[in-house]
Amino acid sequence: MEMAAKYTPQEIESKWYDYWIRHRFFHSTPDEREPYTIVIPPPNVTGVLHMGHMLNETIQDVLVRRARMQGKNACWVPGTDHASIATEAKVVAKLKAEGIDKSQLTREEFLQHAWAWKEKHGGIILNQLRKLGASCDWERTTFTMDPEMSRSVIKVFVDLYNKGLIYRGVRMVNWDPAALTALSDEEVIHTESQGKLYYLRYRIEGSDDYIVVATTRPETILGDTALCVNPNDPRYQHLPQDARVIVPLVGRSIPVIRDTYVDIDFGTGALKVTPAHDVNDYMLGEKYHLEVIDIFNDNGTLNAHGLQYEGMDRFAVREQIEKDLDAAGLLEKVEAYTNSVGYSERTHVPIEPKLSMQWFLKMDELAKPALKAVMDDEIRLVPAKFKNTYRHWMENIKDWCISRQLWWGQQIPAYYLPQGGYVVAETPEEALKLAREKSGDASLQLSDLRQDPDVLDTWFSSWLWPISVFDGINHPDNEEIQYYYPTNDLVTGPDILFFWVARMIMAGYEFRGEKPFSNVYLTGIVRDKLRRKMSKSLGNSPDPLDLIDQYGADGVRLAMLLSSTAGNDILFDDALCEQGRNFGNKIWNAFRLVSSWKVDEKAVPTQSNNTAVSWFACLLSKTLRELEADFEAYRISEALMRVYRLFWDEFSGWYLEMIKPAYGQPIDRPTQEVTLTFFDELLRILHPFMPFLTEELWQQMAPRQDGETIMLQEIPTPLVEDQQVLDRMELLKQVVTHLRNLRKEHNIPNKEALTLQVIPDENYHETLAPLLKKMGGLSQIESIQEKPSDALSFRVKTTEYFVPLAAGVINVEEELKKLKAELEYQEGFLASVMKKLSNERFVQNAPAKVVENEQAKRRDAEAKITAIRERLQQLS
RNA sequence: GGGAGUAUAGCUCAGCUGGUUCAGAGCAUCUGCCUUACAAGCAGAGGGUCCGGGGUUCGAAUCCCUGUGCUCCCACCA
Repeated sequence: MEMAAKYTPQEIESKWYDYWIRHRFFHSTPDEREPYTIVIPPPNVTGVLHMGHMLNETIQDVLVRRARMQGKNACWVPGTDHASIATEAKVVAKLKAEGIDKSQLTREEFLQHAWAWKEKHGGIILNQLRKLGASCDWERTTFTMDPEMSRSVIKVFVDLYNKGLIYRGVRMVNWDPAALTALSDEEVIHTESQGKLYYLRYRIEGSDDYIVVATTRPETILGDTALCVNPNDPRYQHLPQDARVIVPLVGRSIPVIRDTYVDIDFGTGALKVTPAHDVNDYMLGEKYHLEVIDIFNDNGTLNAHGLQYEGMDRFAVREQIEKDLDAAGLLEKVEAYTNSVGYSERTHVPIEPKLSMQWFLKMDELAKPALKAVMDDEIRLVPAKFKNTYRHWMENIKDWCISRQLWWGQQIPAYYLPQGGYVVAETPEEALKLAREKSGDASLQLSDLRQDPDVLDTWFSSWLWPISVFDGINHPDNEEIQYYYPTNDLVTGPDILFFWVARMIMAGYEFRGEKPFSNVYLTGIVRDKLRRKMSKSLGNSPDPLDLIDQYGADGVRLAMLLSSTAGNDILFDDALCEQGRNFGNKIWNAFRLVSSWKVDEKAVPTQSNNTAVSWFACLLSKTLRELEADFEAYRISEALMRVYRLFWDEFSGWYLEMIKPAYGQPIDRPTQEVTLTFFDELLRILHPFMPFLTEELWQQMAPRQDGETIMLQEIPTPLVEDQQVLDRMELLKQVVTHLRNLRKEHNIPNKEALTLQVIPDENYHETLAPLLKKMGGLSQIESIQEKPSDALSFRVKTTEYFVPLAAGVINVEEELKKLKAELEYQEGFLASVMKKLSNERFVQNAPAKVVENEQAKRRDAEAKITAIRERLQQLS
């Protein structure tokens, strides 16, 4: 069958993916082999694939496929995350568009809508992953709200509660007025923003004097319950101890309190205290038993405490109150001011500090083993620079607010008793039992109990992921968890190092007494080539599926891997996809060449073919060894580049040219066979990077049975390696390059065979002569002793080569010029070597090997200089 | 405000324990080629104050100090 000159990935990719699925090659069950496990960072169930996923999943697939080919029982568990806030927000928005308000629905009705949405949009992202070639065990696909998963979450909650690690309390939390829920500290993103600093006048009671207070949030004066100054501030010494001031516009009288918390140098040194709306003020309020006046509704509008502003949004009030204060003469001045404002990670609205009843998880004890594991490299972070960040966070960890005022998620298993108090249990039945015991009321019914309406933070389910996907919480001794846990590698972005990675580590030690994974590969962020983050609003994020259509999955995979070292951002450019596609085409055409040769069964390999074969065998071995080191260190893009160069430059550029028979001529059987072996090994090395093309060509190479696949072939291992063979070939390549140069400079066509003369020395190897003859387009190679006069010359290492040409072709002037330049360079080089060697301290202190090297350099340089000088003399 | 990282070719990055793998790779650029696998290609070439300044050392891209630029993380200064 004739192969097309251009490789078209679109024609084969889906075919092979279906083939792999049909034969269940991705499926894993425990057996006697060594396991290799990766759990996917579960994407949002309703999300769509973006470039960041492409990068992560490509890296995971490379690791998994390589492990599989190393004979390990590779298991890559896919799944999705219920992403409570994000998904609930989407469902609410969708319902709103349909004219349904969430508040009109019961919890059950709302959840029905949410599940319907999940059924419709969930899994799209997983299907997209298939296009990329991801070799996930789809039979294990898991969703964080699957019944068994939810059971695990509830079980863990009850367990932690019974251990006394979970508590309930009124705290100042980060309130998201759009999502109407509390957030954990990690879900708040602080951003510098331009604001104003307002100087407000608080009249001192019984006086006409004012105390001026600087604030960024004038609307919160409605909740002021004190004014605070530093007791050491000279400006306020004159005030009586029981001084009181009048809140502007509000008219409320509040006490002046004194606390060193106040920074004398900031603003006017006077601080208004609003315990309900600022974390620090809250602490002051506790300390001085101040009244707490909450002026906001949950959605950020003002409540009845907001007086005439009731019902208005907090930002509208800020504008209005500025005008009103000014009109009342209570606004001294307004300055521009830059401060840090917290925004919700999900809804992007400014966070409102708010007092509310929430559930918390104590973290300090959980953090200890998790910190130690990373510091001791029991869990390795790649790149290691993240260890610092990790340590800093773990050492300053705060309790985790785990409750969310949402419906989409696992409902907190706390049940309130009619007479007050609550019980925590895995099931309503158990809760009832506990409630009866607790209340001493045996007539209590399930309907008397009211379950806490809140759900758990999404991360409270995903922190169990490496355990729960193998059902290791519900059935801690089951075969799967015993076999697959701890998993091997985790690949994810550093942005969720704390959200997720750190918490999984804590959960691992808490619930399994063991780490959840051994290595964490942290990818960079995918940016555009101008270093801008890819985002929908900028429109600079290409649709991965379009790219796959255009360049093929293999091409896009290569694009993601080229120049993306761990932890470094990847600057994505379509040109990278082109490079990936071109490489596919290169492999395709190399295969076309190799498979087109006719074989002469009787022919014996030429010396030149033997030379080429033994050289490439060495080079392949050497590369394999280097690849092992690359993978060991997770230098994946480096590994790819190494294979890329091996295939393109060494195999296609040199080796195939070396053994390529003249047009229409056959090749000998042994050379053809070993070349196919090389090709086969190259395909296997390439397979983890470009699964589709390699499968296609591997299938074409030889007749294969249904059910055979390159996926399950072994990764080749390094065998022979002879540095001398490699070194000698490098010298030969240099000679060939010189010849090519010489042809180009003198316009000598490639077809015109040249004679090469050589003055042999220890750097010239007669055995390579036949190959040199072929590669240089030479008619003959003569060994000579005397330098010819009518020839061009060049030197490789210490050996001098000549190409005799007709007198007219050689431009003596040009030749002299080049020789002089070469001489100058060599003399400069020698001078630098001599400088070192004449330094006694260098000779004394440097290791013998280094000194020897310098002496060898000197000998080579001197030999070259002598040869050039002689040549110069001869020509002039 | 605290902490960390980073600076090498036009671009993106390697460069591990200081010394022949020390100045590299890929891409881009330039020059020739439609040479029978591949123009998505082949052959060849150019391109660097290893951020500035000091220091340690026989020897520094590499180690130390300092300045500058950039990036990230953490943090309740109104």
